[in-house]
Amino acid sequence: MAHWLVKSEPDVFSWDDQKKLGAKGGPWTGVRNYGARLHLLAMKKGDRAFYYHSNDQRAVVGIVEVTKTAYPDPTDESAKFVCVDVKAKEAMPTPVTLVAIKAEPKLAGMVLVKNSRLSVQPVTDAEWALVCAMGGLKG
DNA sequence: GCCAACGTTGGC
DNA sequence: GCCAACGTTGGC
Repeated sequence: MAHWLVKSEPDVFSWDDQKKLGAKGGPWTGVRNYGARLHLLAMKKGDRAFYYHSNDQRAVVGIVEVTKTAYPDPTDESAKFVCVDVKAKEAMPTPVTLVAIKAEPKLAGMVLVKNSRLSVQPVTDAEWALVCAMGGLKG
C-alpha cells in the first residue's frame, strides 16, 4: 500500500470539514498541477494519506483513506484534471508540525520539506511510520 | 505582508 | 521547442 500527503488550506477545507463528511467521505477536488495529478492517478483504493494544513497551522493533523480512485474533477471546466474520493480515517493525537518535521534529520528528504508547494505528494514507508510515531499513532 | 520558489503560459 | 514573463503558493 502506498502512502501520500495531501494539503489543504484550513480556511477553504479543513480537517474538521473532512470529518463532517463521515464514513462516506467525499471528493478531493481542486488540484490544478500536473505533478500532483500524476500522484492522484497513482492512488489506489485503501491507500492512506496524511492530511496537512498549510498556512496558519502547518501541521499534519490527520489521516485519510482513498475510497475511490481518480476520475475527472467535476470542478475543472477544462476537463484536464482529476480527483479522488477520500474519507477521514483518524486524527493525529498530536499534530505533527512542519517545524517538528524539519527538526527531524530522518525527514529531511520528505517532499513536504523539499517542495512544499506540491499539493499531493508521495510519502515513503519510513517517513510514514516516523510521522505516525511523532503524532502519537502506532502507524 | 513580503518574498522566494516553482509551474504555467505564450511569444518567438 | 525554448525561454522569458507572469501568477500563485506558502513559509516566514
